[in-house]
Amino acid sequence: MRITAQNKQKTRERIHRAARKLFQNKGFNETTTRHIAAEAHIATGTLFNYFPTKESLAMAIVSESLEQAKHEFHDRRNGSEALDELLFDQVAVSLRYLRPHRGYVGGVLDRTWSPLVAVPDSRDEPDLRVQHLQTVRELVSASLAGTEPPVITLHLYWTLFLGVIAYWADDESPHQEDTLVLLDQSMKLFANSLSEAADGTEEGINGTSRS
Amino acid sequence: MRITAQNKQKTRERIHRAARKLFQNKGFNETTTRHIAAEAHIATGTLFNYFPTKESLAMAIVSESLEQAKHEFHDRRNGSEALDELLFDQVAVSLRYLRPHRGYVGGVLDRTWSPLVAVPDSRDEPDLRVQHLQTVRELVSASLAGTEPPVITLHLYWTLFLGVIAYWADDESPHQEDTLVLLDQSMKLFANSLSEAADGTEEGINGTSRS
DNA sequence: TATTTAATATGAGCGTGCTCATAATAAATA
DNA sequence: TATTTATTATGAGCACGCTCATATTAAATA
Repeated sequence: MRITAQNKQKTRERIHRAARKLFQNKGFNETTTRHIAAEAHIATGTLFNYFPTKESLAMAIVSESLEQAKHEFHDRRNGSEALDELLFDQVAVSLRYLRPHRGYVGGVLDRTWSPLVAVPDSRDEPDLRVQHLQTVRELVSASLAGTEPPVITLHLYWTLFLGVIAYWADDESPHQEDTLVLLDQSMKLFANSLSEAADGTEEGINGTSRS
Repeated sequence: MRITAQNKQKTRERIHRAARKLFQNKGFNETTTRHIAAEAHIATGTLFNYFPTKESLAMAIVSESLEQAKHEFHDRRNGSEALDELLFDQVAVSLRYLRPHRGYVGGVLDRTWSPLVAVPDSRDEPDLRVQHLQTVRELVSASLAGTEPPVITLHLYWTLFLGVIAYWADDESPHQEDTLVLLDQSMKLFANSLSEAADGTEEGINGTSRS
C-alpha cells in the first residue's frame, strides 16, 4: 500500500478544495454533497468514505485555518501580557484566519460548535473545541499561579467565545472592528470573573453537588 | 366560518399535543413529522398548514411554557431587587417551566435560538428571543436610570443566557443546582459589565464605526 | 335546495444527507 | 504470472423535511 495511500491523500485534498470553493461561493446549506462530489470528480458515496458527514467536512476546512492561527499565536506570543490580552490575541488571530470563511462558518458552527451540542467523547483526534479549550486552560492556569480552572469556567469561556464568533459572522462594520470591541469586553469580563472567583465564594460548582 | 374555525383550533391542539408527547418520549431529531401527523390523525402535509417547519412546532411548545414563566415572574416580581437578582429570577423561573422539555430543547434551540442564527426581521408575532430581550431591556433600563442598553450589551446577555440553557440541558446534578450557580455567576457578570461600561470607555460600539 | 366560491386536507413526489450491497482495483501470495 | 485477499469506489436507494397540484369540504349565494 504505497501508491494507493498517495491517491487517497490526493482525493482527500480534491474534496477539500472543491468543498472550500463551493462553500465560499454558495454557502453551507446551499451546497449539496452531490455537487461537491461532482466538483471533485468522485461518486456521491465516495465523499463519505473520507468525511463522515457534510459538517465534518466543513469543520476540517475551518480546522485548517485555526491550526495556522494557533501557530502564529504561539510564535509571536508575548509572555508578559495579561490574561485578558492573551485571550484577546488568540481569538483575534483566529478570526483573521477564519476571514475567508466568514460567510458560512456561522451556519456550520451553529450546529457543531454550539455548547448546546453535547461534547463528543471521542478519544481520537480531539475536536476543535477541546483543542481550543486546552489552550485556554493552559493560559488561565499559567496566569493564576497554576490553579486548574473548574469546568464551569471553561464553559463560560466557550459561551463568550461563541458569542464573539456569532457577532463576527454578521458584523457589518467595515473590518469587523465592532467584533474586536465585543471581544475585548468579553475577555476582560472573563478574566475579571476569574480573579473574583479566586477570593470570592467558590462553593457548589466543583464537585460538591454532583451526585 | 364558525365551525371550521373551531375545528382548526382543535386540530392545532391535536398536533401540539402529539408533538409534545413524541418529543418528550423520543427527542426532537428522532421524532419524524410523519409520526407526529399520524399521532394527530392528519395527513403528513396537513401539519405544514399549521406550522411552517418542524422547528417552529417545537418552538410553539416551548413558547407556551415560557409564556407561563413570564407571567409568574411578573406577578411575584419584587421591584426592590438588584438587577442581577431580577435577571436571575427571570431565568430561574423559565428553567422551571421548561423542565418537562429539558431532554430535547437543547437540540432545538441549538438551531433556532443560537445567536449564530441571524435575527429574523418578521414584524408579525415577535419571536421568543425578541420577546425575552425586550423584558431584559426593560429591566436594565429601569435599573440604570432609564438608559437604553446598546445592542452589543443585549447580544452579550443573550450569549450568556444561551450558555446557561446549554449547561442546564446537560446538567446531571440532582436538580440542576449547578446550573443555578452558573446562572448566578453569569448574571452578576452581566450586571457588572453594565456598571463598568457606565463610567469606563464606551467608544466604538454604539455607532461610531458602523459605516 | 341547488350551485358557486373559498378554505382546508391530502399524499405522491422532490431534493436532501447519508447508507450499503456490489463492483472495481490494488496488494499479497502461490 | 496467475490467484487470492484486502481496500477503495460506486450509485441505487432510504428516510427525512417539506411542497404543491388536486380532492374534499364548508360557507356564501341564487
